[in-house]
Amino acid sequence: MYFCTYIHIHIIIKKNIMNRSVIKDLLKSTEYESKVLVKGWVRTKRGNNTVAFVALNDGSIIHNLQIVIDVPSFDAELLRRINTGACIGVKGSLVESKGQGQKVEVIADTVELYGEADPEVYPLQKKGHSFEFLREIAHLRVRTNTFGAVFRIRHAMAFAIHKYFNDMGYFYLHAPIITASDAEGAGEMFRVSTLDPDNLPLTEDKKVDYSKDFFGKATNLTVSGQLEGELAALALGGVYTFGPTFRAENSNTPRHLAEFWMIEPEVAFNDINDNMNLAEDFLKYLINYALENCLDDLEFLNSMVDKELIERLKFVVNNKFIRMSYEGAIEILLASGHKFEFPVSWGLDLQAEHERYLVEKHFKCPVILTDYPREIKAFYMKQNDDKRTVRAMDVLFPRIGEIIGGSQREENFDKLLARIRELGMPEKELWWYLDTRRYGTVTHSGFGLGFERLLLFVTGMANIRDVIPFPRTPKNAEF
RNA sequence: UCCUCAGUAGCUCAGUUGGUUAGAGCGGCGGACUGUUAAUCCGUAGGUCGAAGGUUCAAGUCCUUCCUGAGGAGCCA
Repeated sequence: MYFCTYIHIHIIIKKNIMNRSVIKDLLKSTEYESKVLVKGWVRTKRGNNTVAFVALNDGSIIHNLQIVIDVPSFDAELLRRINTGACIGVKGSLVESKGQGQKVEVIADTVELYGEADPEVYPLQKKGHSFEFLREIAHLRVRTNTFGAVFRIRHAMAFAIHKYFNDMGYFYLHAPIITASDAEGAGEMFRVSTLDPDNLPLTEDKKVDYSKDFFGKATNLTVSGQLEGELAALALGGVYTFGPTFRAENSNTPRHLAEFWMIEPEVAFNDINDNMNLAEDFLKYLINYALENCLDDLEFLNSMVDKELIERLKFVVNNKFIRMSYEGAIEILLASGHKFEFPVSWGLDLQAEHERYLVEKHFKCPVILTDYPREIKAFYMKQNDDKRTVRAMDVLFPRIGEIIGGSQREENFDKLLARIRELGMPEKELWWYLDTRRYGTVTHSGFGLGFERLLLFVTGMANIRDVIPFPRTPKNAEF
């Protein structure tokens, strides 16, 4: 009874929200001669004194709807003001198109101009623009085909991430964004403070007195939700975080952002092999979801941005990832005879050129490397019996490099504490983390997936600043 | 942060060993055209050459510093 009422209300509300026909639906419709109302933004207008054609886009799909206007029966001044970028509403008849290039079109009865776009100053032209230029007008670039496609895909991937984990019975955990711990020691952090920078309270030895700050201690924006994810995994079983992450590194590359989104599953009872299985299944699910749900956008990107995109996505979905140890990778690199700029030897971290060689030249396939030397990996990783490696795993993708970094976690209290002391970390500040190993500890594993790096791969875009609506990078926080 | 390259019209770019009044395509504007597909054709306006110094009779062009952007490296997701 209650359920029926809800459905009824929901339908009424949806009707009110959708006080127009959506172009995505109209392009599939065969209800010819029916009257429709469409609203959207003009991409191009062309024609002559008799007939004009408006390509209308409402964001629901990459394709435009052709509006046919019988010029003599419309106000010339109104038509003059309908230019690229203008927002209009059109009432008319949906008909089979007389011209080539589209199945259906709308013969306009009336056209209402909601908002003009002065062609003298509107920055988007009918011609293509460079991505660098569009970055400078990020508030308008969503109106282009490419960025419309990218952000529809971004939405679909975010949705698919929640769907995957929800269907798996995992719980979405909101890790804090403000944190007092610098747990991973992963690079520079953004300070969060309400202290007046021009009048800082000082302690007796002339240092900033953070006890006077909002939280009574120094705080920062999070660089990872992993440690909190571990706490929850050891109660809820399987959890994942999906939220913004902040790194104040002065990184100027097409693969780094100061503010990015990260997905971090953390799963109790999973060892490193379960972890690899999860990572591979997860990535394949997401890519397959894009192929099944975003094909129009992918086809556009395939034709305009990256000719091998769809082929590459299908390849990843259909092939097993190569799994091997760090040691095995070193042996392959040493035996390759390839001349690398940086040295290869056991104990040194792999450089970008080494990872690229393995993925793009040697295996030509995604690769998962495990069991890295403990000295080059984080303190929380499960220590192997050989005393010199840890159960880390990096998933390496073509074009992207490291798309996932993760590990089985050290669940043994004594070993974890020894490692924390060995690295000179502030063990007192990690009391809560160590408590999970004091009480009811168990094998568990997890990893971090950079959302924008996933999007780089799925969209074929080359620069990470072009897969997030408003990128934050050194010297740039515009919009 | 380091290395390399770039910054000239609204956009994308050309501009010779320094030498008259800085060019093109696209876009805009005006016109032509009875169904166009980033329409086509004719015409037209539009520039503090990233900023500040310097060298020179003369600088878009050479030198210095700075700013911005891109690519590579490092850090990592």
